[in-house]
Amino acid sequence: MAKSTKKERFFEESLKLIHQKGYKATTMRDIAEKLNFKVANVYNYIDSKQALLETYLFDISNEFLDSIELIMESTYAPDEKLRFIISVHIQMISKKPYELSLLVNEWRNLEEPKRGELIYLKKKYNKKVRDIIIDGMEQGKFRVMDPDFATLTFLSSLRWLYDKYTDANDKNANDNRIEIEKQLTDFIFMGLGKH
Amino acid sequence: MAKSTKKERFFEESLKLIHQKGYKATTMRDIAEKLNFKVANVYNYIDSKQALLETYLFDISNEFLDSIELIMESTYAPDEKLRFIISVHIQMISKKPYELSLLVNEWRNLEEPKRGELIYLKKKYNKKVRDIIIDGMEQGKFRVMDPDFATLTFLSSLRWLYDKYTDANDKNANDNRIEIEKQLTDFIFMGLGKH
DNA sequence: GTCTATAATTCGATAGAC
DNA sequence: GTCTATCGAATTATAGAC
Repeated sequence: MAKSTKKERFFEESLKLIHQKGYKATTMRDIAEKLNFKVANVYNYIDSKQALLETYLFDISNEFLDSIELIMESTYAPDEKLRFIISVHIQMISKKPYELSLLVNEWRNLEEPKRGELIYLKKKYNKKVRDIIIDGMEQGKFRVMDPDFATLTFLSSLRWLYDKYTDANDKNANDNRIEIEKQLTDFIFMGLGKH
Repeated sequence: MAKSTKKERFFEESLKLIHQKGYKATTMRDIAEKLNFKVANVYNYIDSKQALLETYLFDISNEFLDSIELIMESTYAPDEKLRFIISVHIQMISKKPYELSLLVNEWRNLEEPKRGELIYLKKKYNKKVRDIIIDGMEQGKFRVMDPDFATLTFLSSLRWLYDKYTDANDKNANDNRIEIEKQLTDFIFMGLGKH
């Protein structure tokens, strides 16, 4: 059972609120009410609303980048690397679904220059995935198709899963993570069709 | 060359602004400035900011529902129905990318009861897709897998494309729509892998 | 349809006492 | 850390003249 300091609770509840209502729609007063104190106390934990958003977004982005760099440096074949990427996504989504939701939905509420920096990190990540897919095509592991198209469709197919883990009504959210990973991997490598 | 009345221009420019900045971040002043008039004139065209969002969201939702109902009523096989659904999505995305973007990103800014109504429409649509996929599995056209999982991954894989069409920098945005449809269909039915 | 003016509210953030 | 009080700016929307 994780001990939960006041600071940890602040960041947890703020995160959930922003996920639920959206960054712009979540007010400092909303956060204060959720934590049963007054607005002024919010600033005991953060410098500004923007800084709060930045924390969530850059933390999770850097986690993704760290993990994909480890995968890239490995000697696994491209198709195996892609399986690892799927695996990392599932782990991340089951561990930090709300942060993932913010990364997908709230990044454009960042102000410059932070917004530009995050877009850069996103592109950097996408480019690495793209390189793996191109490698896979050249080595005959993947069908030959437009690499950008393949990359974006691949990443997009992963992008609904955080909904499952942030939806309190989903009774299957605690399904065996290994089974979810298998279903997703099969979809991405084999598609819906029977062959 | 489409003639553009003032009212049409108002809805076009408002749509693009909301897509670009987000609903909450787009102010009536932003819209007014874009159209080179003062804030008060915005209310010549709409009753409220909420009503503006509702217009975009329900129009596009009903278009999707109308089209999938036609497909469901047809005697096509499940895999052919799914191809039609993909086709309809591509057509819609190339015709109304900004509306699609709003449907994906801004629906939760609707206030009740409209928000609940839109969620109902979304679920109704998803359920129809799910029924087609289940039919396809029973008829041996698709691999057997969890139907909810298949439905959500399928729909999610379509969900990035509006980016391509709203991105002014994408030189390939005007690629042959038929070719895009083929690439997407192949991905969904066959996946990335070689078999 | 366009404007000026302004009402009514809400927002992020700070000052300063306890 | 918690509170009260408040500032200054921004927001949606309306009234009414031209």
